[in-house]
Amino acid sequence: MDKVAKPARVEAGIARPDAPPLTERQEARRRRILHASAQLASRGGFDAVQMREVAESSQVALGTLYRYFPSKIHLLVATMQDQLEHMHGTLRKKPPQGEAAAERVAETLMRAFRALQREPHLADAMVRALTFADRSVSPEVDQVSHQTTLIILDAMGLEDPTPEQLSAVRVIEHTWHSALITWLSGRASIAQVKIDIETVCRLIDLTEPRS
Amino acid sequence: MDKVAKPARVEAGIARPDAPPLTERQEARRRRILHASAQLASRGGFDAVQMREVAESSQVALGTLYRYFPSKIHLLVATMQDQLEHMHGTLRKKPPQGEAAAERVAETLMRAFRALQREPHLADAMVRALTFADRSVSPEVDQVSHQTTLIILDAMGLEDPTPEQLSAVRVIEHTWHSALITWLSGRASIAQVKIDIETVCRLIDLTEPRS
DNA sequence: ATCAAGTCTGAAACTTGTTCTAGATTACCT
DNA sequence: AGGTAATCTAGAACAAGTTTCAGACTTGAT
Repeated sequence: MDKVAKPARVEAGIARPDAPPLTERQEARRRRILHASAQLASRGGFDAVQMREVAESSQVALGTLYRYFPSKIHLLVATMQDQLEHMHGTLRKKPPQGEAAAERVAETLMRAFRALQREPHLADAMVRALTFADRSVSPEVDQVSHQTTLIILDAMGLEDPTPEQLSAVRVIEHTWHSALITWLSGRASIAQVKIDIETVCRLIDLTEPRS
Repeated sequence: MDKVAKPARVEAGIARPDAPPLTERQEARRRRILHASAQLASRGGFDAVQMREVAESSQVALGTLYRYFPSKIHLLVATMQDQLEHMHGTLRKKPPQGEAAAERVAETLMRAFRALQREPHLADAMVRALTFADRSVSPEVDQVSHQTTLIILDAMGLEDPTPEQLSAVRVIEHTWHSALITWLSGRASIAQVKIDIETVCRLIDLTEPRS
């Protein structure tokens, strides 16, 4: 009789390997919360993600919401982790075509950028949370950063990068985040972001002396 | 009798060339507010800059504070403008020594970085405000960005940069801001920031084919 | 089946950014 | 000097993030 014998603990996603395991219902709650968060964010961006509303939309008491995500920032960063995993999966399916590594990275980031453009409010909420996060959110932000690194390394097609290459990747990430912010706050055009990404990707060439 | 004949209008600093001119007392209020803001920020960072406290410290009613700076973010961005002007002046006095432009820019930014390290809480408040700013603060944020550009161009020693060089400068600024954030939130060491800055500055070499 | 520990709920309270209001004060014009 | 519009003040009120708490429900173990 395998009905509900033991309340079937479910492993959380790759992103939270350490946390105490959650029951099915808890996992379901967590999903509902993240879904509500993304939904509200898609509508009106950072400001539209109001904790009371998230709680209501996901059928959870406010106190419970705070037990799962200790602050609005934590919630939005977790939402970003969620979306990033999804995007990494999508990107993997159609690897970029360029010849040079720099081209492929730029192409990948522009593809990600276009995906964000489709939900600019959601992008706003996630990126603002990410850069506003203080030390208490560092582990989660690091996860996001790590995931981004993986995406870029994937695009470069590298097995084990040199320290120099990792530095270049770090700088690319810096540029990526900051360029997103300038776009989201209306201080840079899409074309400008494209130029910035292409410019920074030239750093990759410097790490491959081509000889 | 030149006591208070006409309430002597004073031109606002370089940073606000358009705004309606302020009287002496208004200029003094503005100064007191910015001073209080910087002071509180130096103590406890972003969170310690509480609007009621700023108002009290600067002997101004809350409503007046909001008339001068329409939000906490506006206030902190203005504080940053203020500090940046100061820093630009300081940096100008001792121009960097490096041979190559890339070296000089890296040296300048590291000098600025060391200045920020002396008041990490203040840096935290200003940088967090800068990246959290939404569209309503765009003009002010652009001012800050422009001022930063000037500092970098100064270090490069350029009169009229090429579009390529401007792109490199943009990317350097992106990296600068983002690297600051990772440092402020404890996710990167000072050494790491140094590496990132030096890495991105190599982009400058790409714009000077040295021939 | 039952108990102890942990979790969830609903509601109120607290904090800090922001807005609003009525009455004083100040600045500018003639 | 006098009048009027703009500005400033004190304080209340509002909004949204966060905390707290008593009581109901689940979970895991016996």
